[in-house]
Amino acid sequence: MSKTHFTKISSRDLETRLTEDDHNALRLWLKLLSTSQLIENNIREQLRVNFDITLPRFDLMAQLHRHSEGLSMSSLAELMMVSGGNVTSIVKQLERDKLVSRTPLKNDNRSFIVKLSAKGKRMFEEMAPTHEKWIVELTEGLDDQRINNLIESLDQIKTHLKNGM
Amino acid sequence: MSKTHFTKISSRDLETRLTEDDHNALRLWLKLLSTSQLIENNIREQLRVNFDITLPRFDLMAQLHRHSEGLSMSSLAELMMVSGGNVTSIVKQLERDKLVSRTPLKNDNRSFIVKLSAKGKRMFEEMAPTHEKWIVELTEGLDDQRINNLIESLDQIKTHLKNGM
DNA sequence: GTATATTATTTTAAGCTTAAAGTATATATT
DNA sequence: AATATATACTTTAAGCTTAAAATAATATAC
Repeated sequence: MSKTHFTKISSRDLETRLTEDDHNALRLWLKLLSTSQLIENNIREQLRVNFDITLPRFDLMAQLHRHSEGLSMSSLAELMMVSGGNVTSIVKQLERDKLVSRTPLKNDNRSFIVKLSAKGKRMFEEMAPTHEKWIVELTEGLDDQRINNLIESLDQIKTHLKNGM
Repeated sequence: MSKTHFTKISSRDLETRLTEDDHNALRLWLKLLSTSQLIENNIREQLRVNFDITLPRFDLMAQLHRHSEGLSMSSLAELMMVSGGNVTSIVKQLERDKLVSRTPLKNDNRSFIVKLSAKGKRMFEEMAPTHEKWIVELTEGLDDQRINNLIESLDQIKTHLKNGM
């Protein structure tokens, strides 16, 4: 077997591998996107049918519940990974419905602290257990190790994306 | 050691396990959602900056490219996992820009076949390799086995969601 | 064959979302 | 202190998205 032959084979293998990886990366992305869209649509409908609330409003309330000390508009935007203007409009509606409060910051007159109101907290805590039950049902049939593996892999992607790229 | 003692321990373990699983399911969902949002935002911006096109329009064109025989409005909605009305409005814009064509179906006057125009095909094929490169870069640092494992786990979730739930 | 139900799509109204421009306040520079 | 720069937020215009109602054509039941 000639050196050239080896090189040729090796080169062809490399090419094959490359397209396979490309294909896998695309497949992974499409699967990732479709899975989360499927879940999102599912949860959105459940929230609408059972609690007559939209997903974005629920998500914003969830962030505030997780951070009981309150959050600024910009922190909310960052945590929810949406634009600032988007947060403005959702908070506006929740405020109208007396579910959140907006308190001007002492040291900085540009900033607000948004918090769940008593009513908002009560309402969220009424929805949360049911919401969590829906989420738990999603992963029925996946064993613990697989779930942790999934979380770890997703984390690697996120880390890779945030540094570099 | 009494039987009661065993029962108590076992019960406590079960409880612990249950809340851990719940917690893991929630963690998984939040990670899944944030990862795909991160990628989506990334791709959206790249498409805007490099090709001056929106993500929904690109996605619709991608579906049509993958199905060169053309697709009905309802198939498009199903594949893209969005509402019918949404497809109507995006196709309307792409049609205005002469990127897709809408042909009434012979046997059924309610239905259309949407196809990429020559211009649309040309434009999509100009963008596709770059788009694919972005996607491949996302998974840099994940080995092949991990990627396949990820795809498999996501598939399990999707299957579980589509049957049952 | 007429009435009824189903299917494919569009329209509407409301709400979500973004990028970019605008406003106001705070911080840094000189 | 005056000026410039940065930060926090809001507004705007355009586009995306949904659920529900409307329209129109086809299929089914009788």
